Amino acid sequence: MGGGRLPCCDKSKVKRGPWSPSEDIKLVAFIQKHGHPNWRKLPKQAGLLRCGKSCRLRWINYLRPDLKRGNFTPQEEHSIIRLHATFGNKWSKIASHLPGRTDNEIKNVWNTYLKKRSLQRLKMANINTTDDTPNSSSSNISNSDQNIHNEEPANQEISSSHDQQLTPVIEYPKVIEVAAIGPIPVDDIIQKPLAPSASTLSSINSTQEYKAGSNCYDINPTCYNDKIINNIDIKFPDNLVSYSEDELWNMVVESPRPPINLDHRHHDVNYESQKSGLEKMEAVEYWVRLLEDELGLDHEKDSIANITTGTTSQQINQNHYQTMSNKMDQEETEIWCKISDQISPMWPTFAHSFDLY
DNA sequence: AAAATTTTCAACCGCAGAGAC
DNA sequence: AGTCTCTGCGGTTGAAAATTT
Repeated sequence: MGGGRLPCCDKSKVKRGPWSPSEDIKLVAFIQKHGHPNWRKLPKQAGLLRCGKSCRLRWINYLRPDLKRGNFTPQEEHSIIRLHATFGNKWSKIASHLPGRTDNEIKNVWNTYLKKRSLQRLKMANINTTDDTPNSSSSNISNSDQNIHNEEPANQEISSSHDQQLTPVIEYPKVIEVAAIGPIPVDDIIQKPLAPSASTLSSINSTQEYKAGSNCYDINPTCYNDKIINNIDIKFPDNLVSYSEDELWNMVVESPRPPINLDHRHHDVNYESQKSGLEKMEAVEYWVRLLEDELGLDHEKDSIANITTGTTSQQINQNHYQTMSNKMDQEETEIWCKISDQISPMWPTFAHSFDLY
């Protein structure tokens, strides 16, 4: 092909940089309704001034409903270190073993601090074994890699079963209620030890999963924190493209329902808030808070909460949120201490990575 | 308190492979 | 078989946030 590679889009005519909430909503709404049979055509069809690649990336790395959010757990970090030793920089391969995590996210975590930690650990292991093995450091690394490789399937099972045994069972609501935009029926929530890979789920095939005639996109099944959540249906108005930024934002703000992407902590706090019988008004604020977190709009917390509820109960809710958050941190730490105690003897090379928490 | 430095991570870029024609 | 288009992947960038000086 002469003349070099054709650009994927006219860069002078597309918007670049961070995505706005309204762009996110437009993209999610479009994909729910039509799927994404063709990324290149999608921006125009969805009314977005974005490159198709940019849309795809935004969906896969941020907007997919099956994404886990928040910090990586010690177990996940453990897995990344082991998987990286096995696969190298095959981020999508590694991501396929970590449900709800994206290759980009894993790559970032690795490059920011797991790489350093892994190297430190290998160094320590090298120092500790110098007396036993007169080999060079490279041979030590190879040995540990070999161990990791051999242990791979066994460890996978061990960690999964421990996870099942030690993670508190959370009763998720059958239907995630609330919403101005529409209901979110959660038809089925099934525990599954090894969920489908994130990368697999990222490639939603529209012909398979777009429910013809149902006017909504069926993400099925959606894996979430070792749970499978089927049939999350969110209905947006048909003429979404014609809505202004403010209208779209108000549409969401006025809706007292959980955001599209819920991490396990959000689920748990939401559940707790129901259990403790928080008043609906507080629930509204709670939902707004979650959505703000989701869209990174912390700075608007006060104004939006007040607009939405017209009250000052935000402080109460803030305290509740903080309490629940602390509770979850504490519970999570306890769980991982238990797991650490049981797993450490099996992974001598990396056993002490839990110490860093 | 301000400036400098480091860290984080969302987004971009270009290449390679698969599949359609 | 060759060409072209599209998607997915891994490396890289750079703005924002966090930390240090």
